[in-house]
Amino acid sequence: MHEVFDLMHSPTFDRRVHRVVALIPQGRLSTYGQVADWIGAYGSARQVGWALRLLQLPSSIPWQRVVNAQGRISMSLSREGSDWMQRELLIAEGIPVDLEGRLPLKRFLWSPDEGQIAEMSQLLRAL
DNA sequence: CTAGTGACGTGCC
DNA sequence: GGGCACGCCACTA
Repeated sequence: MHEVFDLMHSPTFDRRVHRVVALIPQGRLSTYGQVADWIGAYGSARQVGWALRLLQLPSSIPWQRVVNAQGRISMSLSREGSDWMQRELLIAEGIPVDLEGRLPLKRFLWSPDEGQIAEMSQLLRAL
């Protein structure tokens, strides 16, 4: 649909990302692509990563619960340590992460139920 | 305008 | 599973 294009260029894109990420339960995980889907921006996984990068750390938003679809924390020097911080935060939540950033995604992957889907659209409409 | 660069995802080998 | 090519899209030089 063409509306997706509008959302990707929306100045509220970042806030939308932050709002829905805030709904991911403690001890559970989601992926960049999944978050993009939630805000109606299918195909914009990269921009979700960009939006999370804008957060000032530490943040009350559980950014650490978003990992890539390969079941790994995206490790990169450009993150200047936030990748390792993410690893520590997830381990603290009870999710095992090895030194390569690999984690059991399928076991902890979270998907919103009907009510939470509704909550998301409600919350996005307010933007 | 073009080219390079990512906190990405999927498909193929 | 690992590695790679491609498609993706905003941002920056």
